[in-house]
Amino acid sequence: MKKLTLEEVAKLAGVSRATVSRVVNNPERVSLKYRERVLKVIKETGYQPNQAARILASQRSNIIGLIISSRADLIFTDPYFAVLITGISRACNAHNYTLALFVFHTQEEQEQVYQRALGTGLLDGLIVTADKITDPLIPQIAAREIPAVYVGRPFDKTNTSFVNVDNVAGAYMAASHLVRLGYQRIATITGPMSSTTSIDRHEGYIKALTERAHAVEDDLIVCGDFTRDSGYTAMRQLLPHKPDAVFVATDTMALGAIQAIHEANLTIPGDIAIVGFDDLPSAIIADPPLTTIRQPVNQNGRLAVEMLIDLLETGPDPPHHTILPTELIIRATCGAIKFNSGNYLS
Amino acid sequence: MKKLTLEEVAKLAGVSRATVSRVVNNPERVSLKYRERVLKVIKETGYQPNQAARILASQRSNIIGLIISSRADLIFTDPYFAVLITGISRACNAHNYTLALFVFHTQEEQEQVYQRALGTGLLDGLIVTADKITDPLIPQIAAREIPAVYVGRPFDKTNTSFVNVDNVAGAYMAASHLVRLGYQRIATITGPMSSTTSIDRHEGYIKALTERAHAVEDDLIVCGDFTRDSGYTAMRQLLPHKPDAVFVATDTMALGAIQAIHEANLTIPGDIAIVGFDDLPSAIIADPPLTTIRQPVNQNGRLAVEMLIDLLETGPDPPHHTILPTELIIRATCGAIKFNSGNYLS
DNA sequence: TTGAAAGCGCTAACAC
DNA sequence: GTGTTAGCGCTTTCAA
Repeated sequence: MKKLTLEEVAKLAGVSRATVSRVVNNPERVSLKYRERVLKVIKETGYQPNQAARILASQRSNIIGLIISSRADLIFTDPYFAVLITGISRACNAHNYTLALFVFHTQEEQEQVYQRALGTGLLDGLIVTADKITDPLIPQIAAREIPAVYVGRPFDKTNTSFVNVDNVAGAYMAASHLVRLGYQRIATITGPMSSTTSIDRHEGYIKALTERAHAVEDDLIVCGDFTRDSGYTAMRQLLPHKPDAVFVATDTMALGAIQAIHEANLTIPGDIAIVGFDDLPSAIIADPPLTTIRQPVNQNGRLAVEMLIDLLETGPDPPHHTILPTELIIRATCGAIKFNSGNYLS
Repeated sequence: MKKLTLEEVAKLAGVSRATVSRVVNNPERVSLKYRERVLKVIKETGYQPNQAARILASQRSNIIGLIISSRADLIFTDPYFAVLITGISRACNAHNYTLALFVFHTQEEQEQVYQRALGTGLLDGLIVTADKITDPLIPQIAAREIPAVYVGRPFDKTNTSFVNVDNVAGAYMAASHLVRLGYQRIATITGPMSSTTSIDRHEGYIKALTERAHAVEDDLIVCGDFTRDSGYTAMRQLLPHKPDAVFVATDTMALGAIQAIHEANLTIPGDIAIVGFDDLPSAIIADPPLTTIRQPVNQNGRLAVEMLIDLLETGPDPPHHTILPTELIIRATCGAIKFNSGNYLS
């Protein structure tokens, strides 16, 4: 099947190139007679417009790039990203956009991947997961004036559009929940402190404790790196300090923490209560099912796409921000059940 | 920062457009003197070639599409895809290709997504995960003569290039292992029988049993749909028939099966032994750690990319095929350990 | 080595 | 409503 051009279709249909173009793009602007004639030729010949030519002429591609700026092993291991990508992908489909995926797996790849993603003339815009405080990507994107939406709060909010969840409030909710349940030694496992997400969740934890006149003990705060393994390691570090409850900054790390607790022959929540953050699918099948802070990851992905499309249509100013709320999901790891009679929840 | 064109860079450097183009694409073909002069201008102005124009003129985009033709909820839930995408992504980076992701989440989206993926002039080629026996995608891709590599054996192998693992041999290995360990009532939980992968793994199971003069009982064969939940349900269906071992066609389903066994207050492998298939990261953290058949998913992804690039360079004939071997990974769920003294493994 | 010029296939402003 | 025409910005022969 030979590849036809607009020109040839036009010739076959006995009309001009422009008419064929209109039939393809704005059928309603062509008389029924010509429209049908052209459509017939298109159907018969299997004509397909060349997308590169289209992009070049129209200066619009309907392609958006997703740059995931994190350790690549995490990306496809932590279900968080899976859920996020699902949301983004769905929204792209809904708005007839194609999604290009930019991930780097080693430091050497980084620059090269960035160059492809930041190149001119192909992508309409970018969605970027960059909550690192020193990410070199943000200034580059700004300098090239590429329409972009960030997922997660960038460290420097200036002139950037982003979607985020209220991490401070979510963490505050988690820690407050533990405080109200009567726990005394409430620890936390944080993410890396180079991430604004980690910073915000840590802040919420501190806020809840101090507000309730709980002492903040340095020994009860341990850093992880968002991996399950780091949750495991962090929990083992915590155990000698006898916490009776832990707020773990992500569900994925919480799963590792749970394993460490089990291995120490302690019970959950009897000996140590746990509250996670994210409410990923794995939270519900954890053993015991994980009490956690639900954040609307999927919806965040969708909103990022819609915000970007809006930016594309209305220009970059003013920058858009959306902060979604979180929700406490009580399951079995926090021990709320044992306080069930007349507790503060009712 | 205004967007420059080749033309303007040429003017600034006092050379022709062609020379600038050469500096960008084949620097070695330009005299040192001009090359440096042009590079200086490029650096100073931040010139970036327009990718759409480049694609149009060169008829090559260095973009490949990945079409995932499966239930979308699965795609980002089953770690199998995560691992596969990782392999593909890495290989794309290594060869300087950009990856476009095509996934549909509802049936209505399917046709539209396909049209974007199969459109002309943008993608150099496709990688397709299509092991469904009736997938309409394969004939469409063939008709349009789009270079493509399939991951997983297509039902009709004619003229298609693909990478696959030896599913029959892997399943045979799994079931034989259980037979040799002395289990008598060896069940299987298969994937949907519309998938060649499921068909092949089922075949390997049957082959192992019949070769060893084990009866194949219909009641001991239950279909799942690759989800964890379906593994759970299938196992519950199996329990009344008192299997003493189960070969589960995927690790993800095996996790569900394990949960069902636990809930029935049976032990693994004491009451029921399990062998999975895939060796995903979750296999090792399962409780107990899962004996399984390792398939090189990551490598499969890489090979698919490399095969496609090869196809792009050398043309579609003859079709390429790669069948990778699998490997039995013995952990705790098969009970091999209790036979440890002088068993067949030694 | 370098430059001139002819496309690549389409969109969109404009004129009819 | 339709056709004409001028680009979109680059690659790539072909001569020089």
